[in-house]
Amino acid sequence: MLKKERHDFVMRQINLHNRVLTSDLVQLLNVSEDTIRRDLQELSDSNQLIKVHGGALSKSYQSSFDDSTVYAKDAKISIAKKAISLIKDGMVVLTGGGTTIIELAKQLPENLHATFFTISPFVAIELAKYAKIEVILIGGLFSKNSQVTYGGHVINQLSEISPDLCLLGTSALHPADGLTDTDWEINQLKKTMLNASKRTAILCISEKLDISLRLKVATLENIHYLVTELSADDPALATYKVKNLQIL
Amino acid sequence: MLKKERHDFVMRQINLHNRVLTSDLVQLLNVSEDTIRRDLQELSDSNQLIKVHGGALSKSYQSSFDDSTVYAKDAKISIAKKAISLIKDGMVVLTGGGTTIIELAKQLPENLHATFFTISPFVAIELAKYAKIEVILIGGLFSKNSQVTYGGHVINQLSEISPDLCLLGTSALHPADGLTDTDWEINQLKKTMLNASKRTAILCISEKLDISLRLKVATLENIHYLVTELSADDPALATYKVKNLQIL
DNA sequence: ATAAATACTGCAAAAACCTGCAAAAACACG
DNA sequence: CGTGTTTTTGCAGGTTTTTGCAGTATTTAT
Repeated sequence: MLKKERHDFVMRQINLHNRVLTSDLVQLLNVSEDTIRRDLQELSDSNQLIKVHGGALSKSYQSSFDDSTVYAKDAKISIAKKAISLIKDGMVVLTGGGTTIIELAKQLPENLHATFFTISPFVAIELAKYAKIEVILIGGLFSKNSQVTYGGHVINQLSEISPDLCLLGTSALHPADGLTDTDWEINQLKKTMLNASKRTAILCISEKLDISLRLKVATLENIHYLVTELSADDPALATYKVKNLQIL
Repeated sequence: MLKKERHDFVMRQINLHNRVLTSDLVQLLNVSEDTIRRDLQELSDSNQLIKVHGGALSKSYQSSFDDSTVYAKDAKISIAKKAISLIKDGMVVLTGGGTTIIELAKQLPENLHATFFTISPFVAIELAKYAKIEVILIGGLFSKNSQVTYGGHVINQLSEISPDLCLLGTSALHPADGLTDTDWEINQLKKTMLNASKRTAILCISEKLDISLRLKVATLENIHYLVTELSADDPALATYKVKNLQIL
């Protein structure tokens, strides 16, 4: 096997599992330990992974636990303010989770009279602070990763409601591939939320634009509003100017 | 598992719970006590945590005493510890809301393997920090006062489960009148929770004893465990020594 | 005060690493 | 095609890191 092929194999393993053990690679690739070590050394030198005693780790793996402060808070507040203009008195709104939506919940006008369904306990807690908002927390299995409720029970309940507007945070948005995600369950959930709602707004910080992940949630055509912190005529948004999709 | 991964795991636990026990890490990571101790030593040397007898603490924990505002916190922690002894591996537990229950959720052993149903988003969020606990958040209308879900939808879902143990905080407890409350909806809710569960534990700070409110939830006979911060033979508890009611 | 839990120290085996070297393979070019 | 050069690979050996264990000291709890 060629060196380049080995390198690709290693990187695939890393992308898949976030890590790789030297001993495993020796077995899988059928070469000596020294060869693997040299491979990892080279990939580490070219900055593609992080070499550690016993194997290597994905570079992105590092940043898993430094989310103490909300990232890009200002941008998220600006997004929230724009999105709030979509919410009118008397509306029934369905929301997902995520920091952007929580920020939106904090910025709502005090006299808004509306009904909110949400799958995020954090959002529910924020919304409960408003006297005139009725909050319904959709129950089910609680996801440790996404911090929202999910699973069959949630899907069932979603099928029984018909909100005027659905507000969703974003993992990734792409002109051709639309809204995509990585987690199967969350993917199903978002699809159902979109289908249940009359209109849909995607809240998307600009750096999540032009990225495409593995699982498809919706095409641009299925989305009604795209809300970013950029102004509507920003060139970065040019490729998203599709019929029916209103950018604000 | 790679050392770096262990270190990350430890830091994640610390960020989540503000503390970590050596013995828990031994179980969770499946390595010897010495290894954990050396890991903690290294993380302490690199100034990432504070090592103490029995485990380690978050560095920020020291300064961030913002949750010290919880009233009678020590008593509630002591209640929580006693109540936790009722929870065994594999159990299905149903909990209400309130600061006592939240405190309990924070004090659970790291390696507990159990299923928790709860009507409190706060409790759900705390429970989600444990790797081996499955959390089901029961959904419905969200009460602005009690900060729990309630209403017909919650009652319906409660009728479909049959937990081994129900943990309830207390508004008031009285030797003759039993468990009482003021809010009609919450009253209905608690009744349903008690009926659904095989056994029931009431978590009650001593100053809520000998008080009676307007709406009756349950008699002492319908309760299996009474947990207070007092020792079981405290004279204040003498009037609660009823057949079937175990005091701890 | 005494028992249990936790920590520390030194040690030894195993695992992983590194360096230099030489055989083998791939390559370059007249 | 042949020959010199470079690259790749495995190996031998010595070094470092990691880990668990045993024995002893210290802390905590009752």
